[in-house]
Amino acid sequence: MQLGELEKQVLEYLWKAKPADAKQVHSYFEKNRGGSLNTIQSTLDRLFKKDLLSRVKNGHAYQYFPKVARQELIGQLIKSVTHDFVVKDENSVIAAFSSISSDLDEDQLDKLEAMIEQQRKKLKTKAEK
Amino acid sequence: MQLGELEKQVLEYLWKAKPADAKQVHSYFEKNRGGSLNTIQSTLDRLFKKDLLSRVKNGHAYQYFPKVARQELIGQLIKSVTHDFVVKDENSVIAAFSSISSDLDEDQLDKLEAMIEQQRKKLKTKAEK
DNA sequence: CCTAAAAACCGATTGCCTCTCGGTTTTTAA
DNA sequence: TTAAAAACCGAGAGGCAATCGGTTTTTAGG
Repeated sequence: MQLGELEKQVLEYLWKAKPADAKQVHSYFEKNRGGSLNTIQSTLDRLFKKDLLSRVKNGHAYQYFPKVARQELIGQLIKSVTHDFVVKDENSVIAAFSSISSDLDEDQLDKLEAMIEQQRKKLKTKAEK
Repeated sequence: MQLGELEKQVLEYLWKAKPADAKQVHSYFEKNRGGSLNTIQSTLDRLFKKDLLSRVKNGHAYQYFPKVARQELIGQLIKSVTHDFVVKDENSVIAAFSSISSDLDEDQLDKLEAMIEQQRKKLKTKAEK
C-alpha cells in the first residue's frame, strides 16, 4: 500500500484528535498548508477506501476516525514493503530487524525484549490448546 | 524510496547471481515474463541511479551487481516507509515491531533475541571508549 | 584506421496513483 | 419546501515505473 504525503498528515491528525469531519480537518490544515476543502474531502475518502479510516454520519457530515492504530499501520506498511522480499525465507525479516537495530538504544532494546517475551507467552498458550 | 515490481525482481536476481549485464538479465527474465532488452536496461539504469546497483564496464557491456545487501535494503525500505511516522517518538518503531512479531515463531524469536544481545554488546563497547 | 555490431542513451507513451479543485447531485434541517 | 451544507463526480496536473523504438556512442576485429 502506498500513502501520499497529505494522507499521512491527515492520519497523523486523526490519531491525535477526536473524530472530525472534512470541514474540521480542513480548517486545521488550512493554516499551515492551505488547500481546498475538496482536497481534504477526497483525501479522507481515499483513506476511507483504503480501509484506514472509518466514518459515521452525524448530522450534516461524516465523522472520520482511524480504523487502524498507529503502530498497526506502521506494521502493515513494513509488511507490505517487505513482503516481496520475504518469499520462502522469513529470516530476511529478522535480518531487516537487525539492520535497523543499530539505531536502537538500551531502553528500546529492553522494550523489544519485553515484546519478544510476550510473543513467547502467546505461542505457549496456543501450544497448550 | 519507491521500488517497482520489475526492479524488485531484478534486485532479487542479482542478489543470487553473479554480476550480469543487461543481456544476461534480460535472457533470464524473458522466459518467465517477457519484455524487451531495453526495458531491462532502463530498469538497471534506474536501480543504478537509485544507488542500489553498481556497475563496471567489462568489454562491451556494463556488469551490474548489487551495491547494497539484501537485508540492508529491506532495512532502508522499512526506515523510509516508517520515517514520517516516527518523528520525536522513536518508540513507534518498537510498537511496529510488536505489530509484526505476531507472525514470528519461536525459532525466529530466538534469532531476534540473539540479535538484541549483539546490539547490546555493541552499545557496551561504545560506552567504554 | 574503419566499420559493423553491440550496447548505451534518449525520448515518447502508457498506466497508475496522489493532489487539486470546479461543478453537480444529494442530503439535511429549518 | 427550499436554501444551505456536504457528498459525490470528473477532469487535469504532476510524478514515477514500465515499455520500447530509434539514435548515438563504444568497441572489437579486419
